[in-house]
Amino acid sequence: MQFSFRMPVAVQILLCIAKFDGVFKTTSTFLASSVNINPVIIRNTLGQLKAAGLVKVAAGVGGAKLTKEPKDITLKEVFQAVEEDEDLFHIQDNPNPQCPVGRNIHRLLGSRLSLVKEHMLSDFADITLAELLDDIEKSE
Amino acid sequence: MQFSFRMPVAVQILLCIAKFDGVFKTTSTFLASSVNINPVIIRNTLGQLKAAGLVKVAAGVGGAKLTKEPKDITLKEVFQAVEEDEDLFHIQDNPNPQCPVGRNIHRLLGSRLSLVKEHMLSDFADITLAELLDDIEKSE
DNA sequence: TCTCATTGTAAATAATGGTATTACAATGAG
DNA sequence: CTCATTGTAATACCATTATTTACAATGAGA
Repeated sequence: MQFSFRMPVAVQILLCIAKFDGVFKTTSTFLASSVNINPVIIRNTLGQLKAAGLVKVAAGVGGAKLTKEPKDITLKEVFQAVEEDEDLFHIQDNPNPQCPVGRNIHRLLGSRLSLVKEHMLSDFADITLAELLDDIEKSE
Repeated sequence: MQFSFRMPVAVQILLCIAKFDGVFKTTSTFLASSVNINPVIIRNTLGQLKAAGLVKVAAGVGGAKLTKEPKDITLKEVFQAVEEDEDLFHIQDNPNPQCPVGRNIHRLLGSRLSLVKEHMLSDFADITLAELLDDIEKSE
């Protein structure tokens, strides 16, 4: 069980937009060739990032730009842009209400697992695009 | 995107075994009626918990028992018993090696996301079965 | 205004994985 | 030996992800 590759793809898109800003026009086809994935998936993902206010996309002429500085974009925003806001775990819908365990399981696990997810999001909030870009520069 | 209900089901199974120990024989059918799920899923999950050393199952005669005290069983063990040990996110396999972003994306995200997963596991390690059982008692 | 590369989006398809269910041999206490 | 139960394989169904084709809408530049 693992998350889909939407978030990693979104991160790669944003890094490419930042890195090639002013050098290449970052069209969906251009971005697709970095990720090695179908351009339609890039366009859909860009749509989600646009809806989240992280990028501007030039319809018609093509290309995308960040709306903020890389230091102000965190993986938390990216994650929330491309993943649904739902519980980390699926808890069985209809446990037996006559069983003391069954009738309490949602309450028991719900809050504790929500907390785990919040921790995960705050971990993501500590990772910025700028940090990743720096890391790339260093390795060149 | 969310984890399957395997972990919540496993937790419910373990709680029932602990709670009804000595009172009812905790067969797969009995446990299935608490979770309201097919008994085969219970048997498969019990098999995973047994492989992880958390329970003993009496083949033939039926019923399951914990091998440790509830205070010594954490959700981390349960999670690892029923979920595969894999990365939290799926990163695209063949990014473009000619792109500075593409050829670094695995290195960039790999270690950072592993850390996030480790944090998640250590959150799970802080939740014990005993704590959940206490919580049930209080609400009775 | 026309052109044309590009975006936005729908639709069809394939692949994957989780969940549900049936079936039955193996188990082991009584 | 009996019988309820476990262990496990096989199958089917469904939801979601990922892939791909197709095409109307966009909008800068000629």
